[in-house]
Amino acid sequence: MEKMRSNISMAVIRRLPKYYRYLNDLVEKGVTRISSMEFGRILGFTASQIRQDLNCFGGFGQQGYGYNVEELRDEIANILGLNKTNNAIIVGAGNLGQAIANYSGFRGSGFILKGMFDINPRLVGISIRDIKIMDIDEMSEFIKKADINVGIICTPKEGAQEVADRLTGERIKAIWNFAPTDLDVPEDVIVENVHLSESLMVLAYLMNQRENAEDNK
Amino acid sequence: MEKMRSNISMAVIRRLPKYYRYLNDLVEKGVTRISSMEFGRILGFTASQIRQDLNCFGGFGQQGYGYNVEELRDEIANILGLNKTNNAIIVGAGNLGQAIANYSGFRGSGFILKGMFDINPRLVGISIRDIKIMDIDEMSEFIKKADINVGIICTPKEGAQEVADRLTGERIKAIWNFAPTDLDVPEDVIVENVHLSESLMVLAYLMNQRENAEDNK
DNA sequence: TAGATTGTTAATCGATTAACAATC
DNA sequence: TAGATTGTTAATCGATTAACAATC
Repeated sequence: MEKMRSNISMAVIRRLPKYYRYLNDLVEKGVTRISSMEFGRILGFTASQIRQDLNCFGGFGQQGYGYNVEELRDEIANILGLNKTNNAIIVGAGNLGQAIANYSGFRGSGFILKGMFDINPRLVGISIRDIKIMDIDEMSEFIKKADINVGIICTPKEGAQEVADRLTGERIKAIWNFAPTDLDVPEDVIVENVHLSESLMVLAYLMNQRENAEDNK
Repeated sequence: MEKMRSNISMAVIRRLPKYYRYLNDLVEKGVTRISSMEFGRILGFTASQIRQDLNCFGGFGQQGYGYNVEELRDEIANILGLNKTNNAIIVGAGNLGQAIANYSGFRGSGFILKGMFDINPRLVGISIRDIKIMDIDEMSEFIKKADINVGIICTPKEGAQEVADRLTGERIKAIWNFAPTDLDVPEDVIVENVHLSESLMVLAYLMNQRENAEDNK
């Protein structure tokens, strides 16, 4: 990486995975070079935005040519840290936890699922994709033993903060939170929320708006 | 609703569910009134932002008093359209589809799951929470018969666009998309994406950044 | 070399924050 | 009435877009 500004805005960061996804598609299609203008057309972004975004991390293009698709893809993978591996556990092995355990997207992001935990004795002992569900009381020891640095919380909202406390107590670095609540964690712990209910409410809002707009026609 | 601007920014809209969630918590705790300053402290927003946001939809507060918690909660529920019901189907009844089918958050958002569809004959016939999984060829007829207006796509990315085409062909109003791809739909169809892989990559990025920052200490 | 397209600076636009008069 | 706090306008900040010199 040629240069590396430290304060990249989250707006830019949240666009990176989309760049990565589309670059992968282009590589698969055999496209070798692309201009910011053409890439913008595909993504629905302005060419300006793409050039600004990429230049937060370095000059990956070449004047008069554009960007080498495969090279840019690999650069972004590197920026996203997809080449680094992170060991993860899922806490809460209900329906959602099990679905996440089966989630094939782990592969491509460098995350490796090492264990699952639950308080429900009926789930403890079951295996999902060769990952055994353990009792939550074994969690602290397991985190140390298996060098876990990511916790994925798939519990109901009631248990989520306590789980987060236990995870951060074991010096876990990041939490991927599916519980419908905001977690209170030490400032050096990263939390990425997936709030399904909020996404669904936004959908409800947009549908409701659309309907109201039609009524006023 | 006293007034109703038509062009509310998505930034505001995506904060509404969070307001709603915290107001619900406050109602449960028995808090009857709250000032924008105190509410901001709880949410981590500025008081200014809260007042600006709420005033997009109307003057729900009272000078010298603040906001009535329960009243404001109900107003926001109304703005979000949570009182309206929407009939939904899930397309793709694998692990994620089944987890979503079991998702309890439907209740509170006015969405009612009416059916599930898959192409896998081994899944067709199975019931999840009293919802039978049907063959995808029965989908079009079912949408008409059961008055479905929301499709939830839980297929792999390969099948997603074709499913979207079929759904929009049946005049569905909105799609909640879990497939890791962007859908091409008519402009009057609402799409709300839940891109798990993008969320996970952002987490990877933040962990990677944190690590690099520590190395430079 | 001429044409194309980047990297980067400047201009614009939109969102957030601050300030304060209105008013409960 | 005096104090509190809103609703709303103005100021600031940040993100996006436009423009263009640099350069492949």
